[in-house]
Amino acid sequence: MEGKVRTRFAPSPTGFLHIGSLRTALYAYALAKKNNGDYVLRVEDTDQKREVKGAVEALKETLLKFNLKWDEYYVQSERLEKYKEAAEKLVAEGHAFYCECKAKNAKEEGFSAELRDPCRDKKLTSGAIKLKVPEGETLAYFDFVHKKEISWNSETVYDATLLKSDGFPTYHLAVAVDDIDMKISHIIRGHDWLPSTPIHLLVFKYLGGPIPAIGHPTDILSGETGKKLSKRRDSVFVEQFLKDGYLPESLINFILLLGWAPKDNRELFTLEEFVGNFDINGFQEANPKFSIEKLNWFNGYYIRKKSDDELLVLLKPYLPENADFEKVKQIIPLIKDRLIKLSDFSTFAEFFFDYKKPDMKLFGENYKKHLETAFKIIESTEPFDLESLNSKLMVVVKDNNFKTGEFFMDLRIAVAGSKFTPPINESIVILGKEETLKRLREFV
RNA sequence: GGCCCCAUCGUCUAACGGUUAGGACAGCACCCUUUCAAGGUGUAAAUUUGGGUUCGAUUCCCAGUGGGGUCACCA
Repeated sequence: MEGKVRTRFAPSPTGFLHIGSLRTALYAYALAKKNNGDYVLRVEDTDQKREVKGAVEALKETLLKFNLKWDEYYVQSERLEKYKEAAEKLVAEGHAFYCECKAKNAKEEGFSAELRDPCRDKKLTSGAIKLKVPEGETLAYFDFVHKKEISWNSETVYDATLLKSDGFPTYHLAVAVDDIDMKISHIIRGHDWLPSTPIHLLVFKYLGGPIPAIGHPTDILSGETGKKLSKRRDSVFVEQFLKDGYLPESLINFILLLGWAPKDNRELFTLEEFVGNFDINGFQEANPKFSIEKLNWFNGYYIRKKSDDELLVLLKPYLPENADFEKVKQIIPLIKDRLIKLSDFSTFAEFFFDYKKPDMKLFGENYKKHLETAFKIIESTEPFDLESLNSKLMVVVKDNNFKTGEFFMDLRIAVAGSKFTPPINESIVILGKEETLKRLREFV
């Protein structure tokens, strides 16, 4: 009874990849790969009006950044004949009918679908094709996310459109035709699809195809509003997170845990480890809230795990224009532990490239003495390396009875312009004697 | 409103009907430390309510309450 596991990710090319879609793709990928099966990418471009040019390429590109490589690839608009054929077959067999009513749209004021379409018994021979929902049937399936049977009385299911008058199928038809044709074994799709499942159950049945196992992972809720993530209010686009300096491995690790957990409650996963540990029984049934805190932690964690050389490459888009790579290379070890996002580079390292004179109020009361002393020492330090700078500065702090913390804080503020910086002596060595003295001269 | 789904710390979650209800993030405290981090140690923090079933319910059943989704010739 168990054939090959084949899953699919079926986005519609209406824009950039949504973070929730990434999660769905991840689950579909893991389910297939865990079972040595196939993962199919299917572009559902059956609504010409909503299609965005370039979206398909962008989607593929984003998916590949996460290493979610598909084994097969299909585009629905290239398969129109199949849908038409299927719809006509349903009409011929009495499971669907033509309808010539004016196309309706939910956005029209006060509109709500009629359960039983007035055209269903008119025996028309052209127009759109709609599903003839039977009376008195129980439509049920076992949901592998919820781990239980979910059912509807057919009286509550409306005569959904299957083939639009423009000859394109609706999702309801295309999904069944394709899943049968492509031998999909498991459907994993967003929870928002659950209410239309009875329609699909009927279409699958009438088409004579095997009904795949079906699972609806939870919706991801906004941490702010508690509602489903929305493009308007929340940041939802994967590319935006990437641009903001989140690493693909953090995004994946964070998102896979929103709605799924292993028995041992392990939390750190690479894509390969996730695939290896994937268990179809690990889905969570309650809607999780998206909270950026944990994502931030994952991102800091994965940044710290990068080698300095890897970070140099990753940081490129976030460096100042005049940045010299040799200098950045030296800076990286100093700020690595401090980065939450790659884009934080500037907040910690900007002073290396661009000096802003600090607010005088930041200094302690003895700053003048501190800075004069520091100036002399730095000027006379030779060779200008960390070791000699450390020891000479400490000697002078002792000799003058300065408070160590206060001395270095004033030095820090003068040189870096802030109270919060990477280790200051290390920074001074990278900055160089000349530049450091130039900055100190402002205060002595 | 109809239909459907759901309910453990603030958040993500673990717990064959028997645990001092565990972990992680965030919080707090301490340690480390010339700042901020990172790291270490510790701490506070949860089973929605009411009924059953059971020797025993976070766990099973029913109801309430609460939250979410969906009701297009969009996907």
